[in-house]
Amino acid sequence: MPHGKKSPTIYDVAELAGVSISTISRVLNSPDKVNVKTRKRVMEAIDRLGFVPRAEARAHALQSANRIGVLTPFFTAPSFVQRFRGVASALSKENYELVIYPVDSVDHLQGYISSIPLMRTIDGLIIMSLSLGDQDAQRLSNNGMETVLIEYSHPKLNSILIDDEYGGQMAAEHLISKGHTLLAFLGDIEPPEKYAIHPVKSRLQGFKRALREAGIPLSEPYIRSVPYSQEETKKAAHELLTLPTPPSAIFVASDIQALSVMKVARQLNIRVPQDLAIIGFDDIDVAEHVDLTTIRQHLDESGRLAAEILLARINEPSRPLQHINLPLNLIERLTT
Amino acid sequence: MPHGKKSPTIYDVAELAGVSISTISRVLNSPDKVNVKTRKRVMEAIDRLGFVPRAEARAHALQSANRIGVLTPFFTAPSFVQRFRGVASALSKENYELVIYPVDSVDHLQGYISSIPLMRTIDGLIIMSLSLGDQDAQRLSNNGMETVLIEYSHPKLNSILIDDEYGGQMAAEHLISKGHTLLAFLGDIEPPEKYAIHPVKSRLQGFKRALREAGIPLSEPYIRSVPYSQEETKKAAHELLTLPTPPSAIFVASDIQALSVMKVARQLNIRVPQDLAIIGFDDIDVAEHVDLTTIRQHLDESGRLAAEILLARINEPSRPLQHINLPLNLIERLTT
DNA sequence: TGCTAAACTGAAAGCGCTTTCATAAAAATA
DNA sequence: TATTTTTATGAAAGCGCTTTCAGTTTAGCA
Repeated sequence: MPHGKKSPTIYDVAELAGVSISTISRVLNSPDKVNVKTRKRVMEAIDRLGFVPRAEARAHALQSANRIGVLTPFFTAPSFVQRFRGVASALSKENYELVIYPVDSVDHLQGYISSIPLMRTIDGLIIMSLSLGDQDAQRLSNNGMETVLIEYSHPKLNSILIDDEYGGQMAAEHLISKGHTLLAFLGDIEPPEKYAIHPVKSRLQGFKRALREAGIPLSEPYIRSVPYSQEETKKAAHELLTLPTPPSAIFVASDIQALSVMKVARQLNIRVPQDLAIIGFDDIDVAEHVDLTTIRQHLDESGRLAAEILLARINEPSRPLQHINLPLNLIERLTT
Repeated sequence: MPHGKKSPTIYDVAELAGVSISTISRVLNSPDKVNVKTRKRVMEAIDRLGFVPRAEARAHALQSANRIGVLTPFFTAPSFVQRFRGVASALSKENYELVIYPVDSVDHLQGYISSIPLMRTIDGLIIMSLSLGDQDAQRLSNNGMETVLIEYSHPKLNSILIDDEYGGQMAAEHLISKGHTLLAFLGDIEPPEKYAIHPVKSRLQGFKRALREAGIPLSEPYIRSVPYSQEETKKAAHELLTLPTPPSAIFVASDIQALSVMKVARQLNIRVPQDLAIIGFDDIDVAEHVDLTTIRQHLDESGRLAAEILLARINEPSRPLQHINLPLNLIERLTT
């Protein structure tokens, strides 16, 4: 229905219906407070003009935007995407918009953190896998910006964590139970970005500890710290697998890197799992496609939970903070 | 810096600096229009109070939100994610927020389309892989909502397309050049959702035509239409590969499904590419990890381009509409 | 020094909606 | 029928910022 000029405002509707704007606003927001006949007349006017309230105006008056934000690095990495899926699914029931703030530098992060809570452009914030200074956390909390942290925690904010160290232990125990004695580890232990978190380090610790307790050595050459880049991962995997005495099993601290390791093994004609067992971490979607054994960390669930907690707190700010610990599961497939 | 009450407004700053709010607004929006000394004083007041303009108020006054929206189905499917990546990368340079509207039903789509342009909560819209009624397209256009369509087109809106039919042809030609004569096709030809588009059908057409021209038959049992679900895809793949005379090559119309086919082949101990050649479509990230031969459709690029066109039009609405056709490339890896 | 042009600044209107408060009308009660 | 409640509505005050317009300074120049 092409119509020439500007879109109608609440004033136009009021005029057409012969009532005041207050009444229009009421039929929109609390219909039961207006007389049935008037309501009907107003509805007709609304339909006739195709009126839709301008969201910004509403947000301005209401001081709330029905919008929640997600602050995240690498927002297109599979594991992050799956968390998003969880967030989106929780949000789709309610009437919230989802806005994404991709973070790819400390400045970015700082900028967002310092302005977002004051701009009030969103009602709540989910921060994924980003380390947050105490100052910043305080700021969010003080400014009343409801926030939930994933993979990080702070006493003043909600958080959802997993036990990375235990995950590493699970990987070790699984490999040990399969009879392996010469193991290796590959993962991004030290992300160069200052704003990133270090869950991988914990996974390695758990892995090491379990091995130690089982009396199985894990010497330096068998521990490789590699950034997520496919190139570097493949290079490191190659070096590891062409060692004089190559490991018989590898714990790769992220599925995405495990894929690279599998690829290198294929290139080297190393059979998986006969010659080499591989266990990943995350259980991203493709893990199943390629039959990768891995530690599942319920990514979708973490996102959904984060959104739910957020909505709950937004609607009822007096609720207590929540600090949730999500379980991990070993998903055994064909690579071990 | 914990501070008790509400966050400061432009009025507070004005008072502290001893000037009018107009001046505050000016130092924020057109600093050169205000005297250096005043500006300095204002900046100090701003810093002292930690003032940040409320985004909604600004948007309300400005009638523009510096925010662009993306309407998309399956927004966590790898191919969509990669397009997002492109969009985000283009947006990160400018100061635009990215809001996502996941569509999982016709109602959803209709609701968004009819209200978004009037709510004016965003300055521009990217619609991915969704078919748009003429009415709706007109509405967007008439209401002055800048829009770019991906994988669909309408004369009144910008669009970015690929030549799916040619893609199918490329796949056929590649397989033929490898000496295959008994081919098969697997893909989601008829998406059940009314709002979805049917690029896969075109891919099949191109595939068929190329085979016909080469004098190679493709009979019904070798053409399987299957929804994206992993379960169903695997089932269909299994049937195809256990046919009395199984095909020696398959064109799978999406990489994600190709992964499933690869998995089934593995389960059946069918060697790829010796016993079975597989070629996918899309070239999603994992395709490289698993060495899948495929037709690349430049997903990242399509997203980036869409965002760039959008921004260009937003800044200069008089620019002509653009209808872009993105090229396709054969990426030969190890599955053919 | 006197006059005109340029540079600054403030008052006020506007952006479109929500909501409180007071009033008028209708319903309920005496 | 007169009086008290209840219900329905409108007027008007915000929400916090941008921008036009006019007025005031300051600078430029003769």
